[in-house]
Amino acid sequence: MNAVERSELADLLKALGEFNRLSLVNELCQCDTPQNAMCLCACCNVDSSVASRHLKVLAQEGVVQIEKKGRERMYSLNRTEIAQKLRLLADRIESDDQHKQE
Amino acid sequence: MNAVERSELADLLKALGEFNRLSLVNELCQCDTPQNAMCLCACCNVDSSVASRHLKVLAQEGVVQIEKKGRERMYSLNRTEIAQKLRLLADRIESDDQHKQE
DNA sequence: GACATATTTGCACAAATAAGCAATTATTGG
DNA sequence: CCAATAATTGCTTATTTGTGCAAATATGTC
Repeated sequence: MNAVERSELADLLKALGEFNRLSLVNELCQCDTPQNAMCLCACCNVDSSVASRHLKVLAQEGVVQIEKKGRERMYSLNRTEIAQKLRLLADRIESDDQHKQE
Repeated sequence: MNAVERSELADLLKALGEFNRLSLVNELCQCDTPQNAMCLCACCNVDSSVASRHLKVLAQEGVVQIEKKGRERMYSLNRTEIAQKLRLLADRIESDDQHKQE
């Protein structure tokens, strides 16, 4: 893993590694339809501006997808993409392939 | 995922979500034997005190294991444990099981 | 015991981060 | 056009975080 990859991965993990943001992700996990920010800020008990900023961070890291719908923004998880990145890291951490010995 | 689980998972992801800490983890990934802090601080080009603190964070989150050996502390990854937690999150994010519909 | 090496801790500082409120923008519907 | 709703942005504040230096601690070696 080179420095750029590490930096990008660290950014993703940092985005997920904040309680309220992870709560938003968890909420979206349980929804099969996109949710608007109002709904999401309810699940965290935070001001809408706070939810807005957290969702922006999640969007920047590709965790969520935004779909404009009237005056609302509908958010949904990029499930497969994020799951894949997490699994890739898990594989890297677990595998002994890199030092081929034993 | 309840609040406690979310909080703990967020702490783990936060521990991994910092460039130098992820670099330490990456370094340990490639080692099949435990490494001391000197070796690890070299890979990040940071002061030993900085490496010490980062390793402490990683240890607190169960990412690394410490083994005292003389005046050194030998660090190694808790590979399977961390990989498992990451995969669990990946599964949660990806799976539609939670809303059983479709 | 004196000295070298490995690690941790205290301290200070700068930068990043999360939060809430108020104001602003965008869009819908009467 | 006006009012209501959704979301974002500017601002401020408090807290956390990462960093490096210097000092302290721990341990092995001569």
